[in-house]
Amino acid sequence: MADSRKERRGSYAKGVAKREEILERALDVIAREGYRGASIKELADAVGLSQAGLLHYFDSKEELFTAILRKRDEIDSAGFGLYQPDGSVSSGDLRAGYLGVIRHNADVPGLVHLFARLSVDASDPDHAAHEFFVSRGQTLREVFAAVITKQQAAGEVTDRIDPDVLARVFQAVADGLQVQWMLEPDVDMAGTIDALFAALDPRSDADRNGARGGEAS
Amino acid sequence: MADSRKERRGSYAKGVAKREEILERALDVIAREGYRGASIKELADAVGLSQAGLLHYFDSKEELFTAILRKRDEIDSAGFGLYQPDGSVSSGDLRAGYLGVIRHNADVPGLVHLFARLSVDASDPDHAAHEFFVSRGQTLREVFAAVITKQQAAGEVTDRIDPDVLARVFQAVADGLQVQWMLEPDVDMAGTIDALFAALDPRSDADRNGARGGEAS
DNA sequence: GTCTATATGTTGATAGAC
DNA sequence: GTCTATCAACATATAGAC
Repeated sequence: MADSRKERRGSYAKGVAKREEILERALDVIAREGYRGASIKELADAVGLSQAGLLHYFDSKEELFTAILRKRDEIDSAGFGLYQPDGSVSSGDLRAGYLGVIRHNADVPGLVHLFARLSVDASDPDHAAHEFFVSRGQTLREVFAAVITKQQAAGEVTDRIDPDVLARVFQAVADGLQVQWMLEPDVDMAGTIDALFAALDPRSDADRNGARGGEAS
Repeated sequence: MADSRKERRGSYAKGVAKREEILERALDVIAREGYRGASIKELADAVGLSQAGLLHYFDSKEELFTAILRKRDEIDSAGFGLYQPDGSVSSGDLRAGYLGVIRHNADVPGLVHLFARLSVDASDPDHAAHEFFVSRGQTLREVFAAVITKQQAAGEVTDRIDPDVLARVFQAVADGLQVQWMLEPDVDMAGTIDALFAALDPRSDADRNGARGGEAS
């Protein structure tokens, strides 16, 4: 959470503001133009800075790309109402919000690619993004598990599985579907997840409706 | 499936044999000692060849690592009875076999890492492993969907979801759990998947038993 | 068939001018 | 604060000796 800032005094505020501006611009560029290789130079060109100019704001390449993903989460959280540690997400909003994020992902292939790539690299405990991914996953699952627990009590989700485990499953499905989607863009990520939600809903035993997702290939 | 062979005559068989030997050795080394960066040189050292010597058997780095994963699948298929295109997998064997593979993965972290990394890189249609991953996924899902269809008819799996979609879900869960596991080795991949199997089993409504998986953090 | 040597390229990061 | 110039480190791939 705590950003690593180098400047101590003077143009402190300006530096932070510019940093944020860079992140937003980078986010936009990566989302639209995609992400391949992700060298600092490539990104620097895209945001209109030299490579050294860009590295003035970030200590290293890893830190830079981690900051970009952090920023992405920040924006998505605000837009879809997820990830809050206080668990202030209502049951109905979770499913809708989660599906909203997934659906949105299909519009930002470059970010999906960056996320997937970095999450693999970050398995190294020394990687700058390691902590980010670990704690991001924990928070995400906590929010999910809390809502699932409530939904199970209300009979909206099968209680045949532990909430923590199911939360982990949903995280895994989302991540795994992204890989499938990157390989075959016809894959319907949101539809597939929605179908899983439906399959785990004990109601709708008689009337079956949303049981179908996409079936590319 | 068709290997790209360079040599036409002469020591043809010998070359292929050596190639296989290299792959097996590489598989073993990566599985045990892990995989970081995965340069050709690193692998060459591990298998007791110079970098150039290793590249004598493979056209490029991408092709080499693709061949390694192909070999891994080959061995796993034989050992656990999966991936056969003819769908000769019995219902009971699928769940057991799949869990067997997942459980085995926890013993070969380097291979899991290589697989995850390459599957992301292979999203580029020009990547040498692109075709491999696409067709691997298709075959895997076909086998799964066929078995699920039978199980649904037998009332062993909920019919509240389309078999093709559920097959995709299982693939996604497995891939996604691998990422979680690489980040946090305490994650119980097999246990989580088994819990999902159980949650989707309409039987065991009264007696609930295997509904719990691992809950690391 | 395997090696050494090398061509060629790219990367992340730093030094220093402005 | 941003640039140009430069660095060392490493990668893949190839040429050619043995």
